[in-house]
Amino acid sequence: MLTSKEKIIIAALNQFSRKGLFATRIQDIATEAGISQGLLYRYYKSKNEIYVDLIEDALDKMNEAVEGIASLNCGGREKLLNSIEGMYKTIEESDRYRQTSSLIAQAMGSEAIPQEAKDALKNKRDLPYQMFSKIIVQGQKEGTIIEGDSYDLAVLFWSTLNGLTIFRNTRDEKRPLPDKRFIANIFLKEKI
Amino acid sequence: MLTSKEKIIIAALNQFSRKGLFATRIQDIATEAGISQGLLYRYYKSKNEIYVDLIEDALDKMNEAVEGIASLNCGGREKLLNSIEGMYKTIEESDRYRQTSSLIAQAMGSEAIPQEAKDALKNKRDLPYQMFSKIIVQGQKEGTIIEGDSYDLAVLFWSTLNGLTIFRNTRDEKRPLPDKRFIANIFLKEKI
DNA sequence: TCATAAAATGAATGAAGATTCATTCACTAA
DNA sequence: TTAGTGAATGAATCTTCATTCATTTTATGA
Repeated sequence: MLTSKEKIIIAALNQFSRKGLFATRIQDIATEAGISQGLLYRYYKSKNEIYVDLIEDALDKMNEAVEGIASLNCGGREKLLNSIEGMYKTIEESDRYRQTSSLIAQAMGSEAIPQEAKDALKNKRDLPYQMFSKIIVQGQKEGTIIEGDSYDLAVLFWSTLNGLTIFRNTRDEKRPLPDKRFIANIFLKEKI
Repeated sequence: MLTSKEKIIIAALNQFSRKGLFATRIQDIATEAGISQGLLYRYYKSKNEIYVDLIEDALDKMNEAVEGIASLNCGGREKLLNSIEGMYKTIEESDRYRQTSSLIAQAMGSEAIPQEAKDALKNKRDLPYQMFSKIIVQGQKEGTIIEGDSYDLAVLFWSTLNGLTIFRNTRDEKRPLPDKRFIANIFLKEKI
């Protein structure tokens, strides 16, 4: 049995991910959570506070996932392939990631979100680029990944995955994503 | 000298692109346009109506741009290279495109926008995929573009550009985008 | 110049929705 | 059984807008 606070978090993540901070009503969250409006205020000072909590959490989850991949004890090439594999599975199968990534995408595109949410974004959004940049440098040293500015390549890598995530998130018909090898071959010296 | 209606459109596009439909106040638009709140209602029935107009317009503009490229009288390879070239210039230099693409991205990510805006999105968002799919088929026939499902490749192409657009739009420091050749080489048989 | 219409203003209205709080409910332990 | 405590409710309050409209200003043309 979920606690009231857990119910609130689950419902709020779903509502915010679908409608954003400003179109989501406290009543929407309460109704989905199956509790009264008033109870929500025992656990959170305001709607904004729930939102900021969720944003911070979403960014942390995303960064943990990326760090998990990068800290594998293997070659840069394998880390890259593993990242693509893992991200594809996540994008295609995880409803939680759909919510998380929609939440972050919406937040990044709005200047009206609370300052705390902006701060969290500013502090945490760049970690994936840094991690993938390191992986690419490793692969370049090992001769398995193409030459080029590693941060540029990381930007291309993560932006491509984000672009595909958004494509996937915004369609009802769940067409499979393009073959992963297309993405791998952007970066690998020896194509697969 | 701009007409009042033009001032409203310019101000609304800017406000909506930065804050979205629900966090933008009529007063914000009026103030930026340098007119009174009341005047706005001489030209539009409601805030939603302005928004829907802008969304339809943004989608049309984007589709016209894509069609312009695809109807060039040249090979598929050249069309593809030309598209990348054109999109890069647009992404990096056009403030109008920043607004337009932010507006569309926000709209795509929200279930709370007006039904008319949803309809416009549903009807118009797929044209780029179709156009690029055709270009890819042409290039495949000509032997200049790699094999593979053309729609899949179009999804990858347009998603990648969208991902880079969002990256660019959400940073203040305007780092140049990754070398265009990385993107071209995803699709070209003979690499550049 | 003056009459008329169009453009523009901004205060008033009303609705929606966030937050508060007095009250009730459910459980625990003495 | 009952006093005490935290959980939960939902009606009432208070604020923030979108929208309206009576009034004023500006432009037009006879």
